[in-house]
Amino acid sequence: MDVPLPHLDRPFDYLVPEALDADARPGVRVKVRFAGQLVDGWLLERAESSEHPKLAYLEKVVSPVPVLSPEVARLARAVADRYAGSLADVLRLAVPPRHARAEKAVTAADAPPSADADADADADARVGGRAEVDPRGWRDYPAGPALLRALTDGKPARAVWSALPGEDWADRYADAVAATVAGGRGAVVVVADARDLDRLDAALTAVLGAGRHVRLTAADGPARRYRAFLTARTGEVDVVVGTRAAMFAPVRRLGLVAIWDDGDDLHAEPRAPYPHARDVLLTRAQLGDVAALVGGYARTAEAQLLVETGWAREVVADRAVVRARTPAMAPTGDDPQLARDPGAASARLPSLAWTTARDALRADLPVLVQVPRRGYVPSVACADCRAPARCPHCAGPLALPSAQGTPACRWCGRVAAAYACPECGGRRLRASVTGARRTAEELGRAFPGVPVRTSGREEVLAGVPGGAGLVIATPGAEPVAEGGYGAVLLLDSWALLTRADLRAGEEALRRWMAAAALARPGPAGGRVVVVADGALAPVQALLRWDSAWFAARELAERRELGFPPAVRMASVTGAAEAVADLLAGARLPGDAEVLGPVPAEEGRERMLVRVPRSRAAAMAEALHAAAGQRSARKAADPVRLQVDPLTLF
DNA sequence: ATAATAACGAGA
DNA sequence: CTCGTTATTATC
Repeated sequence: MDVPLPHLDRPFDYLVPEALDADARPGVRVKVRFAGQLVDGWLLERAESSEHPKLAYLEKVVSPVPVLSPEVARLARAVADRYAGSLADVLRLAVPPRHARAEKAVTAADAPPSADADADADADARVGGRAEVDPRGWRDYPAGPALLRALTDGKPARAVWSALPGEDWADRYADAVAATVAGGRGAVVVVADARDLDRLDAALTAVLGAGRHVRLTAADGPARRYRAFLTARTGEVDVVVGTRAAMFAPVRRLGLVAIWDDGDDLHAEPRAPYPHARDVLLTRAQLGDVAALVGGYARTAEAQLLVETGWAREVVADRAVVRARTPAMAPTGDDPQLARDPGAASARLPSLAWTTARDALRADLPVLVQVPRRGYVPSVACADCRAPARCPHCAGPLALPSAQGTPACRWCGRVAAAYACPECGGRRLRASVTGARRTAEELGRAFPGVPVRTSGREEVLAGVPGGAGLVIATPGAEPVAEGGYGAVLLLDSWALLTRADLRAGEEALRRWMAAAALARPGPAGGRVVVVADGALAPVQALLRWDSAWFAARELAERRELGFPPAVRMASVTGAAEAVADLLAGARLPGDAEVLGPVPAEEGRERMLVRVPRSRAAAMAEALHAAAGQRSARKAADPVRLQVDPLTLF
């Protein structure tokens, strides 16, 4: 039943009228009369009889295409249970909205809809044979070739992969998919954004040829998305790659689920029940004897937990190989005043960063500069007393939109033309955070004659040519350089490290490694300068290219503090009375701790519930049931339940 | 939303 | 004790 009310989160029985008998197959969308009105629903299964005394008739079969596969139905139920959500909410994420024209096009193309799907699969497997996939791309990782073999043999191998710097991860994922396909099975691969998807798409086309896989992403629009979905559902292709919309993709004879860069917060679905792509895929692997590949340059605490519990094996390179591939790394203090080079001072660059960039440019190599903030001057302060400049109306942060601009509030947009500091009365402002645009402008002046490109939210560059040039990018938008960057500068690291977030260190390391991975190896002249204190653990991990060490440390710390993923947490957000009401009605496991309240949006309260991982299912069940009680008695003010919320405080 | 069902209280 | 009215609860 496509209603989001948690107390109606269960199947209901209906009679199938004679006229609908042929179309009413499991997996089709239906319309039924429920509580007097017509509602959408899913036909989950056909049965001979029902316990229920008086049944209504199915009103309509929306489309005879069984869009919900049995595997995805089971997965959706498991995901709903894990996240204390309703099946209907998960199905809304799992099955894209129907697009009639796209449906017509796809079902007309292959005449027999799906009954022959499994027979086809066997035929494919035979045609494809058991040709070994060339494991050479994985030879730098001692466990790599065995992983590919296991995939071809259809074994449910589970791997946590730490990619070497300079690694073409998309090619390696294409190898893994090809190995799976060679064994006659299908694959689902999820990446964080469109740029990663383009890269993987191209790599797969190169390895599998055109037409063996399909891309599934919400960004492609409803028609293309539904079309891609149907292509997979009908078994026309059995490899699906996409952004998190693809995590539920129906794939025939699924043999591998894979996720790249699982620390990227784009993998967290923002709609209820807020499932994370990594967890959905791992659940899928668990339910179906399917292999799993979790990879990234940096390792998350969650991936580390998979390794430490023995659920997955780590696939890493030997230290000697890591050393040979890693660019020369150096930390440097944030000391623009000490720079003797006038160019460095004008560009606010520590002298080491400046000379490193200069040397690379002289060697006719490109230089990547990672700046954590976009915009021109995203934050300004009083020039006299250094107090942050705040909007007189709403107390939001003031920013300079451009070189000539007057300061304006980033929250309410009001222009603060005649700003006077409330602390000291000063009227002059200075930059307290410098954005990517201004950094680009300054570096352009410091290195005259060198082309400067920017890559950020407005325009993301996929790649840049190999010659001398400056590339200013915000994290996640770093273009790949032909032949690799001669130098990578990681600026303003404090902006990443001082975030009051459980994952600040992990996130900083992830972003640095993603940028540093684009540099040439040390022996080929690649250098990385990180403007940060070299004693900090995330900086140490970067310098040694050892995110496994950092992830283990991070996980140990979270065990100590009782934070995820060492424990399971849920947050309950809403009006204070509503939150209290829900928690009062929840029959939580005995060892559950209720913490809070912690800060939430205006007028709302947020409480956290913490349980050992062994009690995770019981906690989710209890919270879902409590939400059901509330919705059954029509409690007005809504409460938001989130299991494993991305941010805790 | 709406119908059934349970709970309740007044009048016989 | 029964009938009519009102809260409660399930909704095939």
